Amino acid sequence: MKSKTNDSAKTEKLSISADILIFSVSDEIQSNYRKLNKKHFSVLLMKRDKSPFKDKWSLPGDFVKVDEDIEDAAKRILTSEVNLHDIYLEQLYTFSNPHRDPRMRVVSTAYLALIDKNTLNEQIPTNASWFNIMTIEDKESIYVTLNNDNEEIKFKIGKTLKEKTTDRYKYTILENDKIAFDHPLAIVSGISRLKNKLEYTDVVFNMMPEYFTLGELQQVYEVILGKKLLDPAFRRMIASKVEKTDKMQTGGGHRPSVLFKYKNND
Amino acid sequence: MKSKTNDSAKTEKLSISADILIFSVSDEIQSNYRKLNKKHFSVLLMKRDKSPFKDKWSLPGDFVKVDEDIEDAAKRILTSEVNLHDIYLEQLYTFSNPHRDPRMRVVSTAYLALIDKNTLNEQIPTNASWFNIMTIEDKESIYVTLNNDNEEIKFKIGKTLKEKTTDRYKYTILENDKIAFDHPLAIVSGISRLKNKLEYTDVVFNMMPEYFTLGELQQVYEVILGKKLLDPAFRRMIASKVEKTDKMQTGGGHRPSVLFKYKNND
DNA sequence: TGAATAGTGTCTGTGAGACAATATTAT
DNA sequence: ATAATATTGTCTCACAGACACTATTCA
Repeated sequence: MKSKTNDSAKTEKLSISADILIFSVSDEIQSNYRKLNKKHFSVLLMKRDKSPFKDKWSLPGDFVKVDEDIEDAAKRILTSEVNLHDIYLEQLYTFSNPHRDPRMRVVSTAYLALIDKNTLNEQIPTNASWFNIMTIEDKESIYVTLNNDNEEIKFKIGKTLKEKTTDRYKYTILENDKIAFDHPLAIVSGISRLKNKLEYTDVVFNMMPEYFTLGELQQVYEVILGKKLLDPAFRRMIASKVEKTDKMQTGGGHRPSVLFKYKNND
Repeated sequence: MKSKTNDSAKTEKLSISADILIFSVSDEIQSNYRKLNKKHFSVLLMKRDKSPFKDKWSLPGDFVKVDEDIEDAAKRILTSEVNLHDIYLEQLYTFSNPHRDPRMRVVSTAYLALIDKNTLNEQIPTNASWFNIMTIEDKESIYVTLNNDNEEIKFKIGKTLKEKTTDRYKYTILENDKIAFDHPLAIVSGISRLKNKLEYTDVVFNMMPEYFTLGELQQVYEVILGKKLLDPAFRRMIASKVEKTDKMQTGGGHRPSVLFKYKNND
C-alpha cells in the first residue's frame, strides 16, 4: 500500500494561493471632547470584481508564483494590493478542501498580518474596506458581525471539538452569504490565534504607533479580547514590556497621560 | 498590478504533500529492579528506498490525492504506512520553498501526531524506526541528535528572530546529511510546538496509556521539556486534569503508586 | 535493613483580582 | 466646579518555587 506515486500531480489541476488576514485597531472619533476615541478591532476585506464569488468580500490574496514561497507571495500581496511594507506576518493555517474553489483545486495558506492603522494613511485601494469585527461565542457556535460605513455582514461558524483528531476546534461554516470561499473559517481562526497570542507574546505592539498611552494600549487589548480589564492589573502585566518616555499627551479634558514606547526584552 | 492571473497553475508542475511528525515517549527498561524505566522523547522516521534522498531518513509522508484534503491524506498515511488509527493530529506548518524537492515543486504541509507507544505494539514497518531525540539550544542555534539502536543522526538549525516578518523564529538548516528534504525544519518546529502545547493544553494525555502514575506523567513532561520539575509543583499543576483510581501499581522495590487517569474538564 | 520512589507539609515570594483613593486637565 | 481619564495604593487570594519531611515496598 505504500505507493508513493504522485497521482495528484498528474491528474489534477492544482494551484496554491496565499490569503492574508490584515488586522488592525481603528479610532472612532467621539463628539464629546473629553472622551477617548472609541477603538474597533477590524479586518481588511476586498470586494471581488470577478468570478467566482463576484461582488462578495474576500481576504486579499493571490496565487503563488513559480519562484516564490508562500510567504514571499504574502509579502507581494501586501505590497502590491495594499501598499504595505515591513509588516508583521505569520503563517496561520492551510485550507485544502478540494472543492473550496469552484474553478479547480486551490490550496490556500492563510497568513496573519498586523498593522498600526495610523501609519496606513488611507492608502488602501478603492475596492478594499476595513470592517469592524464583533463576535459572540457560545458553546457550539461563533457569531461574527462585520461592519463598515455602508454594510453589515454576518456569518455563523460551528465549533466541534473532535476528540483526538485535530486542533482544538474544527470550524464549519453554518451561515454565510457575503464572504467568498471558505474565508469565514480563516477569519475566525485568525481572531482566535490573535486573542491567544496577545496573552503570551508581544504582538500587540505591531498594532501600536511608536508612542502610545497605556490607556490606548489597554483599549486595544480590550477590543480584541472583547472584555474589560482592570487598570492596575493591566498596568502590572504590561509594565515590563513598556518604557516611559518624557512625552505627555495633553488636550483631552482630563489629566494628561504619559506616552510610552515598546521595550523589547530579548 | 493587481493581476489575479494564475501563472503558477499554468506554467509549473506542482504537487502537495503531507508529512507527519509522529512523537511518542518510550520506556527504556532498567537493569536495577528498583529503578523506574527511563523515558525517551522520540520521533518516527522512515528510511527512503528511492530517489530523491535515497537511503536518507524522512518523515512519513505522501502526496495528497485528488479528492482528499491534506488532513485526510495525513490520516491515510498514518493508517497505511504506520497502521495507526484515531490518533491526535494537528496541522503544524506548510513548507513551500520552491526547491525543497529536486524533482518538481512540492508544497508540504507538516502535521503533528502523538501516540502512546505502548499501544503501538511494534507494528511499524521494517523501513521505519523510532529515534530518541536530544536537543541543545543556545541563542542562535539548535543542535539535534537522534538515536536508534544502530545509528546516530545529528543536525544543526539556525534561529533568527526576524523583526516583524514571521513567526517567532525563522529556522535555517546549517548542518545535515542524513535527513531528507527540509524535514529537519519540520522536526524542530514540531518539537517547539509540542513543548509550548504541554504548558497550556492537555495534549500530553494523547501520549499516555489509560492508566498511569503521576511519576510517569512527570517523566514525560521532563523528557519533552528537557528539564527536571519539582514534585509538589508538578502535582499541583496537574491535579485538576487527572483523576485518582482505586488501582495501584506495585512491584518496584519501593512504595507503590496510585494509578490515575485523564479527567477532561470541558 | 536500605535503596528507591511515592506522596505531603509548609514557608515564601510573585502576581492577579478587586476596589478605593488621589491627580490633573479643558471647558 | 465638573466630567473624564490617569495613576497609584493596598488588601486578599491563588499559585509556583524550594526544601524538608514522612510513607511504603521488596530483594
